[in-house]
Amino acid sequence: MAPTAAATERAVRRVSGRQRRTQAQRVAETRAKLLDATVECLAEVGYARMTTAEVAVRAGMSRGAQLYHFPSKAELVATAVDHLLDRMHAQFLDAVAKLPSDADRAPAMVDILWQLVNEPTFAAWLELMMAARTDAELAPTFADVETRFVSRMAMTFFELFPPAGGGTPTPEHAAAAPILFSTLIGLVVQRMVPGGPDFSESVMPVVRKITPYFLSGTKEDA
Amino acid sequence: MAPTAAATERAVRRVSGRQRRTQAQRVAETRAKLLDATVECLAEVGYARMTTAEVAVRAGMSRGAQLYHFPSKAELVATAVDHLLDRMHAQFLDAVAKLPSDADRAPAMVDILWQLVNEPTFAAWLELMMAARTDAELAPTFADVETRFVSRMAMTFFELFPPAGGGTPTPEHAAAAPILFSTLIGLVVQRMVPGGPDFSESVMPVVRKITPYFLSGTKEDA
DNA sequence: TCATAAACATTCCGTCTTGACGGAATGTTT
DNA sequence: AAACATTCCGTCAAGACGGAATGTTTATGA
Repeated sequence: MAPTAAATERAVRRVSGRQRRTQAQRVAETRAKLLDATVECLAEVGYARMTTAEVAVRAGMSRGAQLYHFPSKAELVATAVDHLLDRMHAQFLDAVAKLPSDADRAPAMVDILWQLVNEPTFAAWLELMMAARTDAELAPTFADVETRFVSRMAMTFFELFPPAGGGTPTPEHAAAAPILFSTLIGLVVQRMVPGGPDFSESVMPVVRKITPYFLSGTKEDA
Repeated sequence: MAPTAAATERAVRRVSGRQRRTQAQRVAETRAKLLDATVECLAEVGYARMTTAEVAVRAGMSRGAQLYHFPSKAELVATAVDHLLDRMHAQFLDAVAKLPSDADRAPAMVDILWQLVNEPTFAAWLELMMAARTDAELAPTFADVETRFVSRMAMTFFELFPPAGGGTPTPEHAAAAPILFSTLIGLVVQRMVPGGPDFSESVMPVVRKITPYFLSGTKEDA
């Protein structure tokens, strides 16, 4: 009876038009589903309450499949960090590609970054960051990925907003990107808790206004 | 034998010069020890790994005493939020009291805040913030305390750096404190993970330099 | 087509955490 | 000093989580 059931199953599959997937495809899909579910879980319930079982359920997979690809929670989370980098960088590049090339691109860049840090993906990023802070095993992985991410961002910034004079950037210009980043991150961190204070309405216009003076390379004060 | 032992105990106490503590004192000391241990635990091992047992050990108390004062982990954590506010505000006021009254106080204020967010206390604060983000029970408590904290800070700022003209602060001046806060918080968040990138060396001088123009109330750009 | 390995599923156990309980010790009031 | 209230302590059970062992299905190559 068992082999008959299996044959039936196969026939049903064939009739339903489901394609035969290659091994690499199966693996890639499964891992992607698990990693997406991990990110979703981190963003929604936070790192503390994130359980591997919950991730498996959200991914629509069995716990066994999960444990096959990621033998431990540590490996799952470590891989999720890389996955997060890819997602955030892709979002960033997509948005940058639509930047207006002529006029003041600086305020537009501010809005791009502001939107980026307001995505749930960034909440998951913060969850992992706080986890890595006290997790000796996760810290090196996270630090490495973070370093790669910011260097990519810095490169994009340098191409889009080169220093004015030529080869000698002012300290203000060099610090522009990190300052902008820090401000937006700090702003979104402060309004992270629902019901808490929110300064973005009053702060963001000012940030949009003063950022061009940093990025244009001219000294706006002395 | 039991009463004898008790009497001996009392005698030892008297000889050892230990003062008789009133009930209120006992309670206050015990609760303070537990809350301090909670903050210490949050800062060191993070919220995810913080256990009530660990807190009790660090406080030098038994689990029973802990559960007497804080029947659940939720209550312990909720009370710790209040405790954190008191500690941070006290640290802030202490530092502000030593501010130079004559010269440029703005850079000094920047350093005070920078030192404040680099304390372990602030790490505990961030841990609770991330926890409150996804904890429906903790969120209102945290949001309330956070609102109180920032309003106190804003008041202090307004007294120390009143708007120039008189009663009409510019948008830049109104946003100065939140922007400064956000930047420092974002900066410290980014370098939270050991081994990660650290922009503070290049960013902080610039922040120190430009902050006075915000706080002085003069418009530094057209 | 069949053998083999990769991919996936099911079940179970050891460990850890929470918080509930009874009882002991201490402080306070009469 | 005696009765009462408060504070503190050790033990225990229930539940959740991670991950190991084992069984089943799917793909690939000869």
